[in-house]
Amino acid sequence: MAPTDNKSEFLKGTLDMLILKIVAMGPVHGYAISQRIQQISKDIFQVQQGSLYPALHRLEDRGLLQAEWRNTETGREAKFYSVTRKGRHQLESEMRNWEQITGAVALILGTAE
Amino acid sequence: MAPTDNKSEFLKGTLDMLILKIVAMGPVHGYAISQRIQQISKDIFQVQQGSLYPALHRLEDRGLLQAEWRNTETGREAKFYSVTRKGRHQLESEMRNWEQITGAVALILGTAE
DNA sequence: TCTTGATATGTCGAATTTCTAGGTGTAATA
DNA sequence: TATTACACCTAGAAATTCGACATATCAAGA
Repeated sequence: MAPTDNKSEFLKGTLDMLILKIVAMGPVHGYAISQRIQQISKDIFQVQQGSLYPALHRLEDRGLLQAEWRNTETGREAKFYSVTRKGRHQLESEMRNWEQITGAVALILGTAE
Repeated sequence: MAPTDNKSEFLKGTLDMLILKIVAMGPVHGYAISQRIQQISKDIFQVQQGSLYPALHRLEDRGLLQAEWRNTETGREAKFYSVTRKGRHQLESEMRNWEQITGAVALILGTAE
C-alpha cells in the first residue's frame, strides 16, 4: 500500500482486511479493488499492484477468497474474486480485532501527563 | 508486540509511535515502557523484549530518543530514555498520520453494501 | 540455603508483509 | 501511431516483529 508520503508504514496487516471488505460488497476484479480502496479512502490509500496481487493470491491460498475468470462490462477478461464463508468469518474477526486495537492505541495516545 | 492471540499482526509500524508516546510522558527505562503499554492498553498489547529493545535502539539511532544509565527507585541500573526534540516532532507527525489512516480505514469498513 | 520469579538488558534467525521495479498484453483515444 | 487506461503477474530488497535464547541482579519463600 503506497502513500502519498509515508502512510504505508502504518498499514502492515491491514491490507488483507480492506480487500476482504471490498470484495464482500460483491464480486470484483483486482484492478477495481485497488481503485475502490483509493476512491473510498479519498486517496489516502493507494494500493500498488506489487502489494495487491500477492495479497489476493495469499487470500485465495488461505481459502478466504475464490476467483473466477469473467468478462468485465467493457468486455475484457478479468479475474473476479468473491469472499468464501471462511473469508466472511475472517473479515468479521479482523474487524473486531481492528476495533480493539485502535481502541487500545487511542487509550495510549490519549494518556495525558 | 505480542497478542493474546493474533493482535500483533495488526500493529506493524505502530510500536515506534507508542514507545515515543510513553517516553514523551517522562524518562523511563525499557522494561517499564513495555509494562506501561500493557497496562494502559488493558493487556491488549504485550510488547515482547525481542520487539522492544530493537525498537529502542532503532529510535535512538534515528535520533528520536536519547538514553542515559541511571538507577531505578529500587536501586538498580537501567537505561532511561527521553524524547529528543526531533522525536517530539516525529511523534506529532505520526499521530496525525495515525488519525488519517484510521479515518480512512473507517471509511472503508463503514461502507455499506 | 536454594530456588523461583520479577526486574532489566540484549542478540539472533525466521517469518511476514510491503515496496520498487520490472514484465505481458489488449483496447480505446489522441 | 503513440500513449494512456485497463488488467494480470513476478522477483528481489527492505523493514518489522516474533520466538527463543542468553545474561545478571535481587527479593521472597520453601
